[in-house]
Amino acid sequence: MSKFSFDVEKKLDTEISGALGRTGVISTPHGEIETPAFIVVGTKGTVKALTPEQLLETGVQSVLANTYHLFLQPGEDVVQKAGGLNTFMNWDGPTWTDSGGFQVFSLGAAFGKGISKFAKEKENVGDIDTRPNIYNKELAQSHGKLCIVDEEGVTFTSHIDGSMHRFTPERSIEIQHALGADIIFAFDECTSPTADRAYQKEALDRTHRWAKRSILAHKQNYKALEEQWLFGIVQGGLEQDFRKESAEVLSKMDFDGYGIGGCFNKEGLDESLKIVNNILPEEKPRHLLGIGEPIDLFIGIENGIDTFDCVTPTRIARTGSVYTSRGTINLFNEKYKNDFSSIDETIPSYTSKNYSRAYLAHLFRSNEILGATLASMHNLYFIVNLVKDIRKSILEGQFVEFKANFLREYYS
RNA sequence: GCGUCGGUGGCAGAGUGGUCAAUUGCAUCAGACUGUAAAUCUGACGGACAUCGUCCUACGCAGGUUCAAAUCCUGCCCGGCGCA
Repeated sequence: MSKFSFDVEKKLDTEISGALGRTGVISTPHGEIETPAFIVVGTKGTVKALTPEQLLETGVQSVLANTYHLFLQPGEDVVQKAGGLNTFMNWDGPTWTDSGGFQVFSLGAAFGKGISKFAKEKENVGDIDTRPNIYNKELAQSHGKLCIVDEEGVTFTSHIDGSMHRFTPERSIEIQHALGADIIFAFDECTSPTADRAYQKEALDRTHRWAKRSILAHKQNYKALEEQWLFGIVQGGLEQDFRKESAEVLSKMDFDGYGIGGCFNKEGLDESLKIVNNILPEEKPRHLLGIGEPIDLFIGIENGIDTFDCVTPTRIARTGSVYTSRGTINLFNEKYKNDFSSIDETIPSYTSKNYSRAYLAHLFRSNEILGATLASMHNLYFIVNLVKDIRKSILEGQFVEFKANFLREYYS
């Protein structure tokens, strides 16, 4: 009897654009995740600035950590000796680990270039600098990259101490087995939105070969096979036909669920997800990697996404921005110095219920770490509960109205 | 009173004849952030017009030397230290 399951509860009405949205429940050895759900990012085995108790207060169900970062610090052996990620970080709920594939992008093509997963206008398409597959260290370093991609895997130069480390699909899976998260990901290459079509294709085919190797590596560990679910990652970048191809290829592989990774055009997000999710098996969960603005959550959910993770709520919190039902506000702005109102009366987060904007503004200005904590608690509450509210609206048949009302207010 | 060192933009502190509206840090005012190189990064920061830019007013105060002064000289004011 498997310790895992995914059950779809209710689907969106077919009249609705996309019509792929659904609610469901993912069961794991560490508990259930009611979907759609927002999974909080805790890269190094900690959601920055928050204790697990504070996390629970926000309503978060599950945490996603990172294989590459935990491999570098403290090392997967330490986490394993501690009894696995859950015990080590004192988090009882379901956990995930990303494979390190995103670091191929963030430490490679994107390194020092201010490139994000979303394509911006005027970016150089096909610039050699944006191609991570530079096959020797000197050239890679001269281009300011910390990783080199080849057919077998990726060689990283540690951003911490410059030491060299080799990641292959097999190694990533091995580390993820040691870390022991409930849901783990195949090792992929997250490509840059600036990469040209030829490179996207080359990387896509390689990622598919790595997907196959990831499955093989997973199946060779009988214990892990029992205790951990392995998700494949759909790539294809900005090319819709590649997205389609990727979904088709990976659907035929024996994954427990799917992540959708890589870069997008903001305007094309709905279309990309629709193409992919129309192909991915309906009975398996779909995770959208690294995306989580409020508008993206609606788009993702109505196009068939079950779970999301994103650093935005916690990252912008640490730099002084908080979500409100009318958009984000920057607490550093002068006007909040004497604003003793709550962050948002309509959002009953711990922070919003107990502290004023002026207090948060003071904490940030005086560089007190409590500011980061309170703002993170608020932002996670906001995003996590937005997804919960969307879930509820689907269950109640009110999705369209809920979306319209929320977005009208949010952008007013 | 004598001697000595020093007074630079909100603060600290560079500069010691032209490349200085003046390095840098902090503060301030904004902006960015989407599988976390991130308690980070970017921009503005004398004034007025304002596209590169142009014109004013500026390095304690007042004079002077010089083609040219935050930088040199004289006097004054203020502060630290030492001696009376």
